[in-house]
Amino acid sequence: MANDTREQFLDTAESLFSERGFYGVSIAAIANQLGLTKQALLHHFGSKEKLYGEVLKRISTQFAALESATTRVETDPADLLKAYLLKLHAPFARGPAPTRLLMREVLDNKRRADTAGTWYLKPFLDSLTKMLKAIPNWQKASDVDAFAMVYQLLGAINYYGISAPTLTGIFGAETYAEIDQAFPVQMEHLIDAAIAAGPRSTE
Amino acid sequence: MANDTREQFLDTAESLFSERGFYGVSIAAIANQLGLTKQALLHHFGSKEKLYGEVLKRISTQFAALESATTRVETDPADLLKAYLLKLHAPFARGPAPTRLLMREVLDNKRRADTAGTWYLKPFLDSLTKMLKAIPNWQKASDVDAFAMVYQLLGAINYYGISAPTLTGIFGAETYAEIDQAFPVQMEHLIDAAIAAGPRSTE
DNA sequence: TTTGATACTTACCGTATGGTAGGTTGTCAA
DNA sequence: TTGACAACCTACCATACGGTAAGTATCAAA
Repeated sequence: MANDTREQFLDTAESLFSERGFYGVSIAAIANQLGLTKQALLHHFGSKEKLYGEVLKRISTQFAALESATTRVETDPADLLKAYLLKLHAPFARGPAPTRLLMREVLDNKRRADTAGTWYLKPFLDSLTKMLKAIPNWQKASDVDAFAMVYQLLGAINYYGISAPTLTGIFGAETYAEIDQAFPVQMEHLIDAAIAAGPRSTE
Repeated sequence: MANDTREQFLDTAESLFSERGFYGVSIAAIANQLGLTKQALLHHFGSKEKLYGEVLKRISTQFAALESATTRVETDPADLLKAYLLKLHAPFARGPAPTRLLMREVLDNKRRADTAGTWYLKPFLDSLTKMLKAIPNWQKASDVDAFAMVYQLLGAINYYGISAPTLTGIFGAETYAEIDQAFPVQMEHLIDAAIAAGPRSTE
């Protein structure tokens, strides 16, 4: 099945790119993992860059779907923001690969000429800011202040999302398991604290 | 001057590695930026891996110095934690390169056999956790809960620390300037909120 | 004035990489 | 039965990479 192979390529590429970065993965390595040659990959995607672009595109599509699904379910503004942020913790229930990949994209943004990893981000960030400002005691906050706060929460989540190997290496598997269990609670706790604190004006 | 060249190599390598990652930079590119050949670099450092290791080592040394300097100045536990975290915002007043590089190290930790980027991190994280637990209303928190909270704050700071190019690309230079001005205030605000909220038990 | 070390250089090598060219095989509609 | 196309393959290529080998220039100590 053609479509099947394509999808498998995207899965494998996403996983490898997220773990080793664009330059750290050869197209031959991706293809070999599926028992194919790199020419099969080039046949489907044309070039390494295009494959990478399609991986990013697929992630951003799933991202958008997650957002609209959450918006449909939650009605209270505070609950919506919390639910959305918490869902990013284990993105799409597909493991940490998307988070890692997007973090790499943020890191490499300066270098990469195309803005493939950026264009999806603006509406996403705007939504988050809007969600925070929809909460009663944040309504008088400026856009910039609300954004800065929301971006910090996003940073907290994403940073943790890529830290599993490092934290396991530092603390060992058992302690990491404890941390991983505690984290969602503490994350919700921090979000609650941020919401409850209300804005602090910059000017 | 020999030492001078070495130091220049480390500066250039730190900058380039932070922007493009280990695989994204050739030793020839580093050397060319100084008007030298890659063999000059190999003469001083032996191999690319060793150069990279020395860059990390230098950063971690500066990191430790920053910690002890802050500990020496601040006495109130809450102030100490705040001061330390805020100093990480513009690390060592040497720009975002160290933050970017360490973020890459966290991302690549799974792959890299040597734990060069990890060994320095444990005492650093232990210090942070200890700082939080020294604050009166956090004294009864478990180590894991305190760590989870502190790690989130660290994540918020580091994530923002690598986001300048991305945010500039999304919002434009003027808006980014506003954000960058607002950020430290909102960061301090979030830290205050987290401290004030006290622990929420996981069990 | 020789020795030896430091700080480089050019020349070269094996390997890996992304990509091209040109097959071969299987499927499926006309 | 044929023709066309998709889905691969082997063969090949130019380039770039990290690293080795073998110089050369400078300079200070003996």
